Amino acid sequence: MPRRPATEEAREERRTALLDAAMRLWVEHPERVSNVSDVARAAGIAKGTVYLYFKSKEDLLLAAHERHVEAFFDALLERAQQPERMTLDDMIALTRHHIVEVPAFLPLAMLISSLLDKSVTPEVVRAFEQRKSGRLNAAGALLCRHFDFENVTAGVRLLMQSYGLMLGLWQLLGSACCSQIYANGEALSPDYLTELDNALRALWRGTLNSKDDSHA
Amino acid sequence: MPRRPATEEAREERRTALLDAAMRLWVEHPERVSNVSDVARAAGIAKGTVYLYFKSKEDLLLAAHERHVEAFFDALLERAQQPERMTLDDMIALTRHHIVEVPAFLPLAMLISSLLDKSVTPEVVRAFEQRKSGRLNAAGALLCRHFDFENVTAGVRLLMQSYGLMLGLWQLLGSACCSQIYANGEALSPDYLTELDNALRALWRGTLNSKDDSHA
Amino acid sequence: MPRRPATEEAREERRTALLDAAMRLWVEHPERVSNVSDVARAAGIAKGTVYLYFKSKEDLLLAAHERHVEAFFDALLERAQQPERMTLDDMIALTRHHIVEVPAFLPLAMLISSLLDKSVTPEVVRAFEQRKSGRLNAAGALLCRHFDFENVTAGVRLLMQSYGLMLGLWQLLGSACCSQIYANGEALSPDYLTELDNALRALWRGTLNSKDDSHA
Amino acid sequence: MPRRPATEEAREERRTALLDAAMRLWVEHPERVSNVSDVARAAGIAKGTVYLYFKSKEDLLLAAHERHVEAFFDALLERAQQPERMTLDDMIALTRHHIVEVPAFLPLAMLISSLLDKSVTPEVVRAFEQRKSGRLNAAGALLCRHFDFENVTAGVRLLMQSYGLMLGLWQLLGSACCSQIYANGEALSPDYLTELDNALRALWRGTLNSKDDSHA
DNA sequence: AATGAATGAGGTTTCATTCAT
DNA sequence: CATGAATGAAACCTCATTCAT
Repeated sequence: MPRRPATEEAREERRTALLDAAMRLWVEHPERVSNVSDVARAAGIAKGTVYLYFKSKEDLLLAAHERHVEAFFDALLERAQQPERMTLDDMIALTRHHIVEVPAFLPLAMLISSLLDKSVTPEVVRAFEQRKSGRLNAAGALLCRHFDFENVTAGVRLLMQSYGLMLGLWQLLGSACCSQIYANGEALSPDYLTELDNALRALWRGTLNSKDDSHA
Repeated sequence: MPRRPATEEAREERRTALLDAAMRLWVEHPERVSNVSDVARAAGIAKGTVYLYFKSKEDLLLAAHERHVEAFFDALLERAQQPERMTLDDMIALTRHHIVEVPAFLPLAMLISSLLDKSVTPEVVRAFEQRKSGRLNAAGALLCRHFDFENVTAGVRLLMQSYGLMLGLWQLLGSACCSQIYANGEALSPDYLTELDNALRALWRGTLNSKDDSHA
Repeated sequence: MPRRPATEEAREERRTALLDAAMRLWVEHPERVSNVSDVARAAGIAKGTVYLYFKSKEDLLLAAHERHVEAFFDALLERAQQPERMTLDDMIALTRHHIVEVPAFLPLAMLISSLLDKSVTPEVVRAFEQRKSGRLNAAGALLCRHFDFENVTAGVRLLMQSYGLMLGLWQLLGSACCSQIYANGEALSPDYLTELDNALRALWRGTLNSKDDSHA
Repeated sequence: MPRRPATEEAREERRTALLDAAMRLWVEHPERVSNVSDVARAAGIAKGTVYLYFKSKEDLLLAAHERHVEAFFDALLERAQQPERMTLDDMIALTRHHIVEVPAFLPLAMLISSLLDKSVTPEVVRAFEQRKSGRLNAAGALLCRHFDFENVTAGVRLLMQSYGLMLGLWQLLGSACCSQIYANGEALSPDYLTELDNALRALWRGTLNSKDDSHA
């Protein structure tokens, strides 16, 4: 472990190590949000050093969440830029792989939501929201290549709605089972996955067919 | 202030007063979750007294959330038991009135989700989930009278999915505006409402039409 | 359970029931001093009623301790008033039966000692000490009939010293084993008893022989 | 006040300062056990800092007690290692100096006894007891050089019994006067000292002479 | 006399953050 | 840059005691 990340690259490496450590601990102890001390130790650095890389604990958690979101959008953009037409199944698979099956994604997203209301300065929130909305719009626009949307906003909308569905259903179906899931070391609850599949299909069907309806 | 709520009714009144106070403080200070001491003061009773009515702070918040949920389901059941056929617009109006426009409903629901993973004993969580699922099933079954579902579970599913959509979209569209909204004392963000409307219609359309699709 | 102990006798009965309950709970939960609420419930009365019979929790514990002490002295006086000459073995047996084997006697005595320094008004302490010293002197005087003491204070001294030995050794040998003892439901630790036996014999030998020594 | 006790030595100094403060407060306010907050203030550090040095309040009190015990044994061992033969008077003087006249020794020992039954984990208790018994055995063995014991355990026994006598007699004779004594700022109660002297002499006489008795 | 709901002081402990080294 | 000891606010919860009924 280099003591002085002189370069920007080294700095980024440490940030990454901290986020990795935080998520690792989250998965290991889903019953509580790890404290800064534990995260630092797990990342192999001192507690005070954390504050050289993140303004606050909330800032760290928000960054971890944003990394999750970013990874999903990166995968989505990559896929959407390929020529072969995407299907709903492709979308669901992508979703499952980069959101549902990333252990801390949804519970962390839930916590972030509570966090944003308090403990975080409005500027930080706004910046975060703008980055997220930028990605959303880009991805939504690309989706139009693959699906027959009425207009360009429909892609953005569907993404947004799908994400919302994922998150909201997780509260109903994921949390109670959460502890069991982690305890058993198994994958995610089949019920949540089944229901999510169902819901996403209904939502997309409802959106994609509305065009046809209006034709009729 | 009566020193002894002799009757069970009086006891319930105090519980209610405490929950009211907690929600009032939530709305007044959305930037932080009030501590027990403040809630007690706002309700005009001593801190220790709170613990005669709720096992812990988390228990109180969970009860406040459950009261929200209960109020929605009560209204839904009442409407569903009336003979006149419900429309999707009725559903959306009901939803808007008892969920979206209840100030602390969605942010509290968000917090509860984080809370249930920790700080609350599994038994309490299970009991809460069972009551909620009981209400959900009852309401879902009644909905079949009004909509042409494929089968009885479709009603339950749609409710669940609708609730999920509401909650999840809230994170994307509600939270950032949340503080501004409360600060201005205005009504809810139009964007969240519009989008929710859109999303719910798509979801319901997708579910209700799937039957016809299979016919075709 | 009569609601109004009109007579002094009935009052005494309730006091007794409370002390019984307190000691029962002590034995059942040696790991903590029961709170007033539990004692009251175990005695079948309301919490507030306790304060009609004892000025405070400390007062109750002190009374329980004094009952222990009183029982021992009563037995000692009774035996000492019988004509047949007592032996050291008689004394040790008496001691064992009324002190060592009364489950809460020694730990409570230990607690009382801490209590008297604080939480109890000097008047109460003085009254308690005077009653105790009265019994001690009476018993000590009677012992002279049975043992060849140099003078009358020697009896009092020996009693006092013996009690001290019991209590002090208890701290060294009793407490660590205490939990195991209660946990196993067995009688007292053999080590404590053996050592106490040893110590008491040495003490008495040293006192009774000192007379002979001075003769020599 | 240095912010960082860099060395292990400095750390030990702070521990010592905390124990000193706790004992100082005990002596100044014998009517109550100081809370951690007061101890911290008296030591000139923050409340939270106490928990960097002691796991809990009980842990602190136990450490203070152990320091008392340690000081006595250290003095005893030092004396016992000198060539000149010890007398009973030497023992009594040592005892008086390091136990009886250390203001908080005996009342704290009394409290510890109550504490060990609760509020302290069995492991901590066991570790403490083992250290204490280690010192006791070492000291007891050394005593054989100076006194004509039947066997090596007699030394250990006598120490144990003497300590018990001190502690137990303290409850009878020390505690009632305790507050007055401290209040007056005078030395210890002469009665307790006289009686302890008496008792110790009888005990030792009884043990040391038993050998001769058996000879006769 | 009896009750038990209400009280609220009192205490412990945690932990995000700072800052002297 | 890195450290980690120190901080001290913040929060929770208990329970002996009171007192209106």
